[in-house]
Amino acid sequence: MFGKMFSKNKLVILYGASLAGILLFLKWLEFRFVIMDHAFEVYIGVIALIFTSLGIWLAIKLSKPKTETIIIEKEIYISKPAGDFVPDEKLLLTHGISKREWEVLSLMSEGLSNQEIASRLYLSVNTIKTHSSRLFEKLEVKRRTQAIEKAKRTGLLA
Amino acid sequence: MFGKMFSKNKLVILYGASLAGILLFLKWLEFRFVIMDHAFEVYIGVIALIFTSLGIWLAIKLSKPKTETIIIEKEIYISKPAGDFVPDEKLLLTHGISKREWEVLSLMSEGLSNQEIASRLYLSVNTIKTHSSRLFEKLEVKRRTQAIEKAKRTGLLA
DNA sequence: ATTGGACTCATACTTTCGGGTGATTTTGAC
DNA sequence: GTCAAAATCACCCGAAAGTATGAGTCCAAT
Repeated sequence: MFGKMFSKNKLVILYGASLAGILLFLKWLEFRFVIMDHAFEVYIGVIALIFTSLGIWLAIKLSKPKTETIIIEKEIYISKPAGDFVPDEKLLLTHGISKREWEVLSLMSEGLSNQEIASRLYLSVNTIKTHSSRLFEKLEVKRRTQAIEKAKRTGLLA
Repeated sequence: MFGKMFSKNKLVILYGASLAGILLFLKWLEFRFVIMDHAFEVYIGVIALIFTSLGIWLAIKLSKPKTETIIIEKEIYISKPAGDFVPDEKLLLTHGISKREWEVLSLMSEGLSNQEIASRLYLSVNTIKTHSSRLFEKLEVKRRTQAIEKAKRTGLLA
């Protein structure tokens, strides 16, 4: 705040000083040369140019920069604290679901396709299909989405 | 583009015109009055002031507005509140998800097929496909299972 | 009055899913 | 060692899901 004020005062002082300096220069010119008829227009022109540029310079220096604030919202998802959800052995048994089948179910619930699950588990897609088929039978559902829904509802998945 | 160029040319013309005009005015003054000894300094001062303000005006008109860009990264933590079936309007807005799309998403998460969703909402299967497609785009996912997963993780669904 | 978004539906096409069937190999229990 | 369950994989086929594109209606904001 004070820095800026000082800066502005400084500019005003500079402005005054340069004005005085130029006047002196002109006075000196008056002594040295006779003002010729057509030199006067040139004279005015030079002064005009000088002060125009001075004005431009002042304006640039004094103008406040417009501040544009851009807020970028960065989404951060909170990962579930239950990182490794251990399958409840008893729950698995009640449905007769095997470990491998539960693994497939788990990856299914993460939104992976059969192909992706196969790659993840180093198996063939056909195997995943077999597992998922049996899984659906045991869960008495017809689709993977239903399987996920039922699994979560019954506590089979987190 | 051409508008701006024209504007600048116009300013230059105005500038030259005013300069010429002032010179004429001074010539006229020369005829009317004898230039007094001390009037000269005042004279110069007036010219200086006029052209300084002209310069300032020019600078303001011609200079691109200074923009100072401040980028603030705001981190938004998204957790999923337990309970409410009601879609959080704000959350929907952040992804640009429409009400209808959310309905489809909701029924999806219950394990319904597109046909079942269509029947439930008295719509055509194609419409459901359109909604789900747009939904997947907005959620940046490729499958319904992923959509469900992301929706639950981000609190879009209970 | 025009524009734009949301919603609706359609057609055509590709990909994935799921069912059905059968087969081989591991593995653990008896 | 035998035997059953689990796990692995294959092929086919129909159904469902998803993509791409276009288009018509409605409604609200300009």
